[in-house]
Amino acid sequence: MHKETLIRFFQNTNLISFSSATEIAAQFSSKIILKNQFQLTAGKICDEYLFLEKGYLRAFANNTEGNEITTGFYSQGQIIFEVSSFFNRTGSQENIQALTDCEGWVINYEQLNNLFHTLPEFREFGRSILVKGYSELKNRMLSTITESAEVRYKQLLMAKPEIFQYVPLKNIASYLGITDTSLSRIRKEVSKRK
Amino acid sequence: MHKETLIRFFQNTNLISFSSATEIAAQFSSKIILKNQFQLTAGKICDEYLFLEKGYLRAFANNTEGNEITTGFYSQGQIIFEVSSFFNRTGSQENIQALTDCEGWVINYEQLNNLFHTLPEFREFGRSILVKGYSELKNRMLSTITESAEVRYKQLLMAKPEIFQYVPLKNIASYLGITDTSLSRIRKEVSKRK
DNA sequence: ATGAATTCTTGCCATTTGGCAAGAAATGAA
DNA sequence: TTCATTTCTTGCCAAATGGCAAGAATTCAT
Repeated sequence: MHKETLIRFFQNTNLISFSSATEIAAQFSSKIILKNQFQLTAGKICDEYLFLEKGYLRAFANNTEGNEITTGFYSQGQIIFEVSSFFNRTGSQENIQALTDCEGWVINYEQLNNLFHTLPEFREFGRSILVKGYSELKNRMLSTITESAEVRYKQLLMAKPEIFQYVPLKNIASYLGITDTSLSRIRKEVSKRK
Repeated sequence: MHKETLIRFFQNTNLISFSSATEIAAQFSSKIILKNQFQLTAGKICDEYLFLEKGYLRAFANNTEGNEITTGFYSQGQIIFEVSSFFNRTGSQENIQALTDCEGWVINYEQLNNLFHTLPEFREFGRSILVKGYSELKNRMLSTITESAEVRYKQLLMAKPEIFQYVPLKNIASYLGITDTSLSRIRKEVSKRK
């Protein structure tokens, strides 16, 4: 495996020059996550800042009743890590598990900080990742308190149709904040009408 | 007005030494926001990174029907700015308005970046602010898709009792993702039972 | 102090979502 | 292929939340 995709990813942000992108990518190691394997386990400190080149991941937390609440779906081209755990060096609230076989590139906390320290361009990149994650979460929050479950379902279907292939509907239901029973009914309604 | 509170705030993060805190605080300017005044207007670029020393603020967006959806409440001791607008230099999605007369300290985008550039300690601080905001939003998201409106209401009442003095219930309702009618009924239920 | 505007509550009823359980369908392991 | 497990759907009914409108209570400007 070679790092061209990773290098191109950094360049495409328009924050990082080609030479810096190469230098940064040199610090990353190849990472394979087989289907159903955990990339991160709740309670552990997240120490991998992952660029996903191929595959799909799901993040989930366990609520008090022991049910899994899906908090995110991730696909190729994304940076994936548990923000709070990674930067605060505290136990993760959630798990991240592979929905399919995955390939990507990782760097650890120390390496990341070293790069941040030496390369201002990469600091900008790091910030942009945080800002992007924050904005997306904020949009999701607004949608959740504003829109009906049916609307949120349709939006998810538009935005990330691929995940429906890899994940049972109950995971999508918990991500949407409803039960699998309700999701089943919503799907019936939606398909009936179109 | 003097900057002691601001300097102490930086020091208390345990990320910044006293001399750096003084140096950083020197870049901030005093800011007064009178009750009902806007600290930020939707569509404008947020160019003030605000430390609030006194008072209360509310952030809200307008949905498609033109209703105000409250997205946040802020009080003294917090850093307040619209993350995406500030860092991406794009128009803000939301408004930030004073619920009471406010006093604080502000710095603009350029000054902030200069400080980030020259003071690694302050970069750490900046990152910690983003990470904290992200974590809190994530917790709120989880609570929203997981808990009933009544539970969320009680949690808000515990966490930020003061805001109830300054804000009409319909704003709290939209923050919780319910109508003012429902909130009124929930309050009735809760008060009846205790 | 007064009148206007806003906020809050309540009744009536509709819609959305949930809980539980049973059976059908799909998936996975051997 | 076969059996066990998991997932998905559906019926029945309950609970949560919404929509609308009217009136009461409160707040605000003058």
